[in-house]
Amino acid sequence: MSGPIGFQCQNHSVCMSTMLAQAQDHCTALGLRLTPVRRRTLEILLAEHRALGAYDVLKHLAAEGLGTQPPVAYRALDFLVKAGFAHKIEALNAYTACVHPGQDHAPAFLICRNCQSVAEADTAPAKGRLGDAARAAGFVIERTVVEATGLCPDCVGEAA
Amino acid sequence: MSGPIGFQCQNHSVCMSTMLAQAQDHCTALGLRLTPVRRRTLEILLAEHRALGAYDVLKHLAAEGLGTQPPVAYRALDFLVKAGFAHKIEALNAYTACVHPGQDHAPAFLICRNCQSVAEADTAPAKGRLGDAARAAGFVIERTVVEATGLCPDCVGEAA
DNA sequence: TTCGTATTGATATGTTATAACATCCGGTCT
DNA sequence: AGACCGGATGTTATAACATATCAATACGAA
Ligand SMILES: [Zn+2]
Ligand SMILES: [Zn+2]
Ligand SMILES: [Zn+2]
Ligand SMILES: [Zn+2]
Repeated sequence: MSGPIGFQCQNHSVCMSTMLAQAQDHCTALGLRLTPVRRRTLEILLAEHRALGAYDVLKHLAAEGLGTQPPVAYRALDFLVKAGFAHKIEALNAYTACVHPGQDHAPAFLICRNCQSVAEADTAPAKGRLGDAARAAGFVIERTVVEATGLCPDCVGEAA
Repeated sequence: MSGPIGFQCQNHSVCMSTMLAQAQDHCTALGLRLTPVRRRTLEILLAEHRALGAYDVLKHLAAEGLGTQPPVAYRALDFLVKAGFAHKIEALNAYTACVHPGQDHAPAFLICRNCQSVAEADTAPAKGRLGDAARAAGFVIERTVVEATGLCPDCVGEAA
């Protein structure tokens, strides 16, 4: 599979449990601790192919008695991002589950402005013209943010 | 010139006044109003090849008696962004002057994490692999955010 | 001049994110 | 067991970023 993952997800419960299992395995392998709050936070993100704000996540956690204060959500999200199980969508100040957890990669996102769905594509931005420009300038790229906003297949259809 | 603009700026006062003049011309041509607050805000951004937060801008404006409340800065910044004279850097929640004002383009940014300098490169992200992925998925791109974080030429040298 | 619209002034509020410090809990060493 | 240490949580407070709303004013067009 090489296209963006997300829009074409059909059986989402499989999708979710696969990702969760991969995260669990990765934690076990590296000695990281997927604590209840962290695990639940990941589940909350995985439940939708959308980006959720930290305070949205916090509402879910609070409803389940897992914490009521902002640091609870931010700590869990930071852990997931550092561990490679989630990404921050800068254009939305929101977070979304990664679709190939644990692997070190340079994600790119397709964000629907109508239904808020988010798909993760795997590109190598530093290898294209941006990389050329950076090399020409002597700039060393460490991280890239690539986010495209527009209309997803469903919403393009609707508009017509 | 095709590389990223910003790191190689030598005579900055020329750089500044050129940009300002272009903005002024563009406003005149389109009937837009480059009011004192807007003009000063652009000058503040142009003064550095960095991104400034809205509240940083506001501090400058306040010191000059041009307004003390957040909406003053946000209105001016929104005007400059819409007019194509400035860009928002999503990864920093901050704003930077555009280096080719008025032209409709898809900018990409190189952001130094050490000295906070920002360079604007001109790429066509929707034409690369991201565009391919989007087309394959039926996603219609309307806007792209491309931001690379790393070390600028000066700071790479320093580190060594 | 009158009208309509863009801009500014002013107040309040909403949203996102982190600092700081106390406490708990699980493993290790003695 | 007891002391210790580091990571994880609990808790309070605040910093940083952004917008809603409505009144007042300036400005160009008719
Ligand atoms: Zn990912
Ligand atoms: Zn959609
Ligand atoms: Zn630009
Ligand atoms: Zn630098």
